[in-house]
Amino acid sequence: MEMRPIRAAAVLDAGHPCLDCAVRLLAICGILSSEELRMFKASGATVRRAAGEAIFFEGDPAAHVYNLTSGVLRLSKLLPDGRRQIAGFLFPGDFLGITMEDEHAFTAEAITPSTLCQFPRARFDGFVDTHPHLERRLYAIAAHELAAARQQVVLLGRKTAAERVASFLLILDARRISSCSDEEPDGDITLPMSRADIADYLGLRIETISRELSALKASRLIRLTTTQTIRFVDRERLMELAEG
Amino acid sequence: MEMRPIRAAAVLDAGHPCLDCAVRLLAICGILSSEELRMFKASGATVRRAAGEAIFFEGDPAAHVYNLTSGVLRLSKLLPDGRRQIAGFLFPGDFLGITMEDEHAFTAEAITPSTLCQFPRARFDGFVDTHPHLERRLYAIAAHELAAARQQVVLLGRKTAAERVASFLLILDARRISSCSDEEPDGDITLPMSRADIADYLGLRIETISRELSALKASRLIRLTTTQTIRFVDRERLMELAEG
DNA sequence: CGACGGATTGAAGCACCTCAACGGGAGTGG
DNA sequence: CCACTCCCGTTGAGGTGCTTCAATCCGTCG
Repeated sequence: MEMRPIRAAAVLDAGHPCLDCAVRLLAICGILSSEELRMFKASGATVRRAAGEAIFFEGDPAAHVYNLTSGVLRLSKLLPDGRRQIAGFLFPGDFLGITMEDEHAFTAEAITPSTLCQFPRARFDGFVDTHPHLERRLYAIAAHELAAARQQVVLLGRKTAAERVASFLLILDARRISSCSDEEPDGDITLPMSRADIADYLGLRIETISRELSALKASRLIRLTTTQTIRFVDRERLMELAEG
Repeated sequence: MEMRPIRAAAVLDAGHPCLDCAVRLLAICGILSSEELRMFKASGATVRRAAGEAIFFEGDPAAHVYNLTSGVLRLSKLLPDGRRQIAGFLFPGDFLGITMEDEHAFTAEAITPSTLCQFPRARFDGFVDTHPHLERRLYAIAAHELAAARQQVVLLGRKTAAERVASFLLILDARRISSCSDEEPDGDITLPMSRADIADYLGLRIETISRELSALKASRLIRLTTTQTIRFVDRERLMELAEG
């Protein structure tokens, strides 16, 4: 969440699909020269998932790493009795598969139809070994995700329902800007996920999300264009609310 | 939290204080040869803090990185109205200072009298640049902390008070084993932090911590030797409770 | 011994949850 | 093209888990 894009200068070249990749400069590949990119791509594959389909489940062996090129994913975990917590959403350009364990701790599922670049973990690690600047980039990504996870810890541990929803909208808005979506001309933000997903991300129930959104609307902080589209009316007050 | 120690073979040598460091094999230095260690140490300093003193505050420029050699720290954040959330506890061997930002996002304070190795960030980064295996180690540390933070997200988002307290005791116990404390002969675990710290870590109130500990004691899952010392009576059931 | 701060226990309150009914947009079939 | 249905979202009423407020206990230190 909220990870700022890390842009990197890269020598552009023609004749290779990765060079035209819309998210290349955001993604981990952005740091590679076109020569390196060619070698990198050689070990990768493209996978597609329809909305609702999983990329992997918690407990699955962590055999691959991925880079999301289009679509939105959720990272979730189930408790034995069915309670679900979403640890984060992934947007185009995001890297998927940071772990030191043999098994994935979270399930990754597509919220919208999605496309990913898939790399076998072993081969990816080997490539990283021979390209130290990739290692550094990976560290930077992990550090950003850690900061985002800790921010979510503060949200879940100490914020009220209203504060959580306000924070969520602002986080989503920050991601929208960095995720280079060329739609939404004048400041409308799209919620690609359902109320259930938002609830499981914020540690609340669906009904509470609905009520808090209605309350924000009633106090003229936001407007609900459609159920999935929101416009900020008073961003200042929204930020005040979000910080407690 | 809960980060497993990453042990690394290292050539031991005499005549350098770092080589005798009790936490060396746990810490980031464990990966260095004695030759590298000498260069590394040259840029570091030793700092001590009494219980309650801060190493840095949120918002301070992130000028240094640290390695904790003795004591226990807490990482916390305050909301404007005084609500506090603790994002994690640090034990001997832990690395402190993972961030890509210019400012610290959390306050670091000593819970017990503590000793740290301090390195200027710029010089540390330079040293890492010339030692790729250190970069890899840093990535591993960040990945472990990310896993721990996400586990805390699940705890805060979806677990009940009883489940949170049970989880906390098990996490603390896992850390005790890895943090090479030679005390506690027969399975007693020490709580170095106050009830207030536990509460702010688990997103609960002091009174709730107290009540849940009493309840665990009443159901014969634990025994409270002293306020700060706990013994597991039925670890199996405690683990079942912790997972929901 | 007396005082102080942290911990425990009790009683009442509130934020969010649970249960339930209703509404509306999208897809389907007549 | 409309009626039907299904699913998701919204709204309302009542319940509950944790909090809040308050009193007491207890270990430590002067």
